[in-house]
Amino acid sequence: MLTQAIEDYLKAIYKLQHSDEHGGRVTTSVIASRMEVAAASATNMIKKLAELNLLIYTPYHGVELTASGEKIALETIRHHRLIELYLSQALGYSWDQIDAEADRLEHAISEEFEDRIDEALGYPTVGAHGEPIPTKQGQIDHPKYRRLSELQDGQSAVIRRVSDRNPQMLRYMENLQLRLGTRVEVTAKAPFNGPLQLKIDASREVSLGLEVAGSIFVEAD
Amino acid sequence: MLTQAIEDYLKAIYKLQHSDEHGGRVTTSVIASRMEVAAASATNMIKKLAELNLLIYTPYHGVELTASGEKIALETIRHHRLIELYLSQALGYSWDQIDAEADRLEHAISEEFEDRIDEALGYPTVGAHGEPIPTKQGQIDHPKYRRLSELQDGQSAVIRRVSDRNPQMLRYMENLQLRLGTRVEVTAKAPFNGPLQLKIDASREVSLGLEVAGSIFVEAD
DNA sequence: ATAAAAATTTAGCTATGACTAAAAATATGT
DNA sequence: ACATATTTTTAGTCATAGCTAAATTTTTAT
Repeated sequence: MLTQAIEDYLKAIYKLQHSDEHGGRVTTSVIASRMEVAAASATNMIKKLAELNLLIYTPYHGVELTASGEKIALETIRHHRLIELYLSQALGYSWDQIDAEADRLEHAISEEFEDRIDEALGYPTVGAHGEPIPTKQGQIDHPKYRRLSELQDGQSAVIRRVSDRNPQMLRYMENLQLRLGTRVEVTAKAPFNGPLQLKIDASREVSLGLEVAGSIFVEAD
Repeated sequence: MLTQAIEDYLKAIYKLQHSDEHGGRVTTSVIASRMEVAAASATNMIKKLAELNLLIYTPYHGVELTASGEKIALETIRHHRLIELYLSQALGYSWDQIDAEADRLEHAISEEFEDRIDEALGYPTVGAHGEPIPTKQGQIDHPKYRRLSELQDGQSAVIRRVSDRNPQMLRYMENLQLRLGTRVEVTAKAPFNGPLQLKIDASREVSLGLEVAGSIFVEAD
């Protein structure tokens, strides 16, 4: 059977493969760093996953998920995102709390549970932070949104996704009422990677650092 | 930290201590049988739990939970029963499905989750099968109900609790609409441990085997 | 009281998944 | 190109929690 650790690794590797940050090459150290384990531990697990035909392992050069590895990753991600959405919609959790809770629950729920919350949520296609939810059949599309930090002065856009990596940052965004669907307009950009001035919902103005702006993905007009 | 296995053993031992079936003496073999592990495995875990001061272990003679062992057991049981009730009330699960799901979820949820479903359920004191739900402070009372099988011919009573040990039996009870609060009357008792004749809700008549009747706890008039 | 049966513990093994330290391979800078 | 730095793998260890087989203790029956 699939252990929790296997699901966690496959999920992390899937996300790394589909992030633009590493040029598609998913190496041992990147995996180890994301999983917060020693590199040697990651090597061990990678060898086991290769043994199980869940990924292709080229020693010293990285890994690539096989079809069955990707299937499991997507099932795990689907669980995670459905649970996150349920926690926020049905139980009133805030943005910054749902990831940690879902990380534990995603391994504990049955297909029955998955189906029931899917139904209760009205068969959603987008998660609480705007991420696409894979279908039960493992289909997923990756809409390419721009980072708020890349917008030019004067551009207006709608928030479509936020990074869920940093709970503190999520709480900060929530405090600023930067939510999915919120309209934002860049009214000024400070030079030398300085903060940008943002008009939120055509009313409030805030100054936003580039790190936060880079964690917000928008659809520009 | 507390592993899932530790919580599971403590929960099982607590329940065994408070069941009338073993005369209060909770031995290795009883624990092993309940946990569905080999006796040697139970011995190992018992020694570890004793080491952690969660129970008092008299080799060859059995165990008794300490205050801290009981506290953990009751927290785990509280989680389990709140989750069971939530699954049946909020997500429409049937009686026979909730135990297995809760067995996994009870170890994965946070205090936050516990509090939120407790609130969503209106701070219930009784679980889905009629078991008392321990308070957050670890208080619990054990109302003594009689088994339906012990009722005399002609006696009437209300169902207050059912055993959750056997999912198939739970499904059978549910089919017969034997629910918490349902009024039943014993209209006949066959001799030689034969079945009893039952009038449900003052309308339908069914014949019920002693094994099932012994798994239903009632409050007689 | 004691022999046989049953229950329990001990000893030793397995798998999972982490770790550190050392060795090996790859990448980088001049 | 080659020495050095970095990355990765190997080797060996640990904790958890299960297992079987053998030894020991307790219980039961005569």
